[in-house]
Amino acid sequence: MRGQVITGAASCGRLRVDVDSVSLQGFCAGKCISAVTRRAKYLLVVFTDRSGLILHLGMTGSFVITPDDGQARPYERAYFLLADGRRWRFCDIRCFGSLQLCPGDIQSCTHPALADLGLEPLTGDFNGSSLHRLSRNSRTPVKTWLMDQHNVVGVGNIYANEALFQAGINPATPVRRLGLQRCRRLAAAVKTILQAAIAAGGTTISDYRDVDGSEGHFRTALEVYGRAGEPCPRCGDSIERLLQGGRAAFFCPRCQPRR
DNA sequence: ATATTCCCCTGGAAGC
DNA sequence: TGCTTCCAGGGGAATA
Repeated sequence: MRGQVITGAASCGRLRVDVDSVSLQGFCAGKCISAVTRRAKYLLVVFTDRSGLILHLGMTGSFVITPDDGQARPYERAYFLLADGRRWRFCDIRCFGSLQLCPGDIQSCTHPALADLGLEPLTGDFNGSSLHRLSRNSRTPVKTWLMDQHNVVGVGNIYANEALFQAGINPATPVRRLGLQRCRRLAAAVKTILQAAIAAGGTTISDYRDVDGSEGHFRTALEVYGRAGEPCPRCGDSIERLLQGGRAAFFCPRCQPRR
């Protein structure tokens, strides 16, 4: 998309956070894309004037780029027309995705959607000691804390479960009860899991596809997520499932004991 | 401030 | 077969 000029845009207004078509068209038309980058789970489309679009795919969002036939695809919630005749479609079955305009310098991350985000997990800033330092005052269950994007970004339900299993930590443990040793194990596990998942092209459960339409095959490497009642790959005990804040936690009670 | 609960929305799978 | 219930990669607002 780099170098493309946007010639038109529209939105049907159904995304969780959305922009009306008039504003979207007025903001985008004539602008040239200088880069497509990322902060946390947000995709950033950077224009040459340093403004940009802040996009989030939610649970079921996807981008599909095809020649423009003037027709909306199923579940197409917004689209952008490119000067080369292609149509960049923002499709999203569940409408949990978001679309926001950033008139100022998008890379400064001062936009409210980006201002309070936590550490990037694959940088050196995120490590055992920073995890330990940032979590001292919180009684929140460690899995909930890990998934809160104000602390660490990018760790969703699948990878939080897998990292906690790899680190041998029970998801219900109050995060401030983790000592430096366990924080180191957890930070290392988060990095390992994310890197392996990225290398595998992501985790396709049902909807997720790479930008070229291919599935990610990390699902076969999942050790606890979605495996309630199945034997733990390490010790053979039955994997349990519990709800934390409406999200399912999967863990092995023997390999991840409460302490 | 912090911790649960609920809600946004659609579709697929499982239960009856 | 058909209807109902539960569940899902996220995130934020409304309650305790």
